Amino acid sequence: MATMHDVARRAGVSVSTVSYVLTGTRPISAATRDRVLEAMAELGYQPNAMARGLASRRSNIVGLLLPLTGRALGATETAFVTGATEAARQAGYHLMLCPVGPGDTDELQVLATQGLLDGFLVMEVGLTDQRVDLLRTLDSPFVLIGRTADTDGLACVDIDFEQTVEDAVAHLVGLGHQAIAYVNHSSASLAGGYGPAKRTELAFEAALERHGITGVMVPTEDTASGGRAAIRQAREQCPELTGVLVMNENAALGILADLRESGLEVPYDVSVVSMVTSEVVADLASPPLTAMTSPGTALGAAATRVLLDRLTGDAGDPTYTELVPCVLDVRGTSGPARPRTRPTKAAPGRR
Amino acid sequence: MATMHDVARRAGVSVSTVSYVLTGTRPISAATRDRVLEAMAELGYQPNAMARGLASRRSNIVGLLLPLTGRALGATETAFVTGATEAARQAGYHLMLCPVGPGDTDELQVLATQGLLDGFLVMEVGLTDQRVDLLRTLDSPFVLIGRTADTDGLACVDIDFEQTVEDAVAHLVGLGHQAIAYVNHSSASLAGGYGPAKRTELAFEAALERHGITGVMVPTEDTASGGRAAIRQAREQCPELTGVLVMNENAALGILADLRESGLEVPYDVSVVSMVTSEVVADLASPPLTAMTSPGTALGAAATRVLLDRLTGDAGDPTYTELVPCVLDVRGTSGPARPRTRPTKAAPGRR
DNA sequence: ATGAAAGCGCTAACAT
DNA sequence: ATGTTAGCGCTTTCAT
Repeated sequence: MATMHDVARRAGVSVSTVSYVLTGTRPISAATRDRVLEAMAELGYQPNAMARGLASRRSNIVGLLLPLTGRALGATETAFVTGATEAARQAGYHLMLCPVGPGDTDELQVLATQGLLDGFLVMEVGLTDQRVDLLRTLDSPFVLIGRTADTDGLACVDIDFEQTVEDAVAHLVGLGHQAIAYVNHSSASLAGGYGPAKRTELAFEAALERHGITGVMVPTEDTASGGRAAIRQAREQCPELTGVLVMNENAALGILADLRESGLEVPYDVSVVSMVTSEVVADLASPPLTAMTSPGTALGAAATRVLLDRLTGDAGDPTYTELVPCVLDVRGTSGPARPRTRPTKAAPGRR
Repeated sequence: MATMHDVARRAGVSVSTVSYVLTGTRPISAATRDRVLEAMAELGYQPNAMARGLASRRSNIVGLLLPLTGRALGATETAFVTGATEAARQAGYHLMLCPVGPGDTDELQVLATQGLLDGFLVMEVGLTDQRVDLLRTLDSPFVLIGRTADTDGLACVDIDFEQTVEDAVAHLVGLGHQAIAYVNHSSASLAGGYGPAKRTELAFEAALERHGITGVMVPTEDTASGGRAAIRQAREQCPELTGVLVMNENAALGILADLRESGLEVPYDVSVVSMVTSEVVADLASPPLTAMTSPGTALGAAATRVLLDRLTGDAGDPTYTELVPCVLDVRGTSGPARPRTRPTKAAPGRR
């Protein structure tokens, strides 16, 4: 590999001149620049990343922190990752995948102090997350994808759950639905204060009130069978329900299957809207799921932009939150509410 | 940040001694080693990755090459990535995500010559893949996840498609099925010589012959609606079929839906086995898919191990191929073949 | 507008 | 078993 020295010699200039045409940090006459560029081309010169990093103390690499052990990544998370990676690349950065969950402080300590990474993107953020505290005290630049309980002084990019729930409920109400179930994350998540679970719960209650309709919230596991259990429970608690909102796409498929097996037709008898859903999964269902499509790629890209902005100095507001709502994609599982026999008494619907 | 110098001074030794206790490249007396270690601990010393990389010409980072633009990663590919990442970390390596598809030679050229990466994992390998040629001429260490047409002198880790198809067919035959459809990738893939499509096609024919049964192969798009179209076509071409093998999980769900809507019950009327399928998607279906679970994580890990072995010098066979079959997970979509009225004439099954 | 030179923090000969 | 020292290839003052 040709080095900067080789280029300098060939162009008849000093190494520093070569360096400066590369970084653009100081004015160079057009003539010499051309000579240098030409020499580079002829030699097939490519700056050495390590040397550059050592001298400049910047690697142009950001780390993406996410728990990886065991658990498979969902489509939404995957979209995050690809979005972030693409955005980084377009800005001339690289992205390193770092299997570091909320509790893995030792791993993170090493990562953050070995000087390999310019900053961090933090995924799967818990309400209290040791990674956040650590990065803060080490003062490494970072931005959260998600939110902790207290976001003071933090840069966050997250899904706008409030808006998403409101939009979903509005969609159902607009179709005439007056009794809606919300199938949330598990009660364990809820008890653990998991942000999305908590936020959507509150938002759901607010939406019910705002629209003057009734509803129930049922927590459940994020699996197809969890969805089945949940919808049964919901229909028991609220027999007149005609609309259901589901937090999890896996659960959504379970719900669809269970309704079908109960002799209920979707969307004629019951409408189902799935939240934070990826397009692939939505299309897997029959009929395809009406869903609040999660802006995974956009979020990843946004987070990356925010991080890179901080790295480039123009720090801006330290407490900065960017919220992106999921967007409603009406597909086959939502439709007009069936006329109800009576506001008070439930429709048949065998179980 | 404390440097090696600080540690050396504090421990009363030379820098090289500190370096050697770190790398273990030469014997150090227990006494001095302890003093050095202690000094490190007291200072919270962490070696600087860039400096180390520059001096040693090894970054301990491997690049994972995969096309990323637009297309969402499937569950299987995602498992690859996480498997590779985990395996790398356990070996003290990092993994960089590099959005580099089969044609992106310019990007790769830069990546491979800037000296940031010790080696490459290449995903989504085409039958002819420019990345392979380039890496070869640059002689960067690399291993393929997948296979090119000519694997001579290459290290590959791939799914054992032949074995997988054979296992799947054997499962169906064991259940009494005598007429089987294989829903493959699209005809475009097939025409383009896409490895998995080609290999499974051949393997399917071989399996039919070996077991002395009949069958049809139908190419289709990797979507739910593609699956629907495919199963209709298959039943038309081969009305007596009772078993179907599907290459793609999305198509599998479409097939299930279409069969259901055609009044056919799975697995009583028709058994469905999905190949190269992830557990999440399998469980999304109702009933859950009997599937040949793709060994995504294992493959990623295996590929990483092979690459790291080459990096560590003990090169071994340059032409090395490791094939891992998918493993059969019997769930709810396969069962005994229904007794046939006649070997020649088809069963009713309205459409 | 350009050059000279001092590091960046480490590894790995080459010494002893 | 340990110390000395010359780089690794670049950035960035400090000169001119």
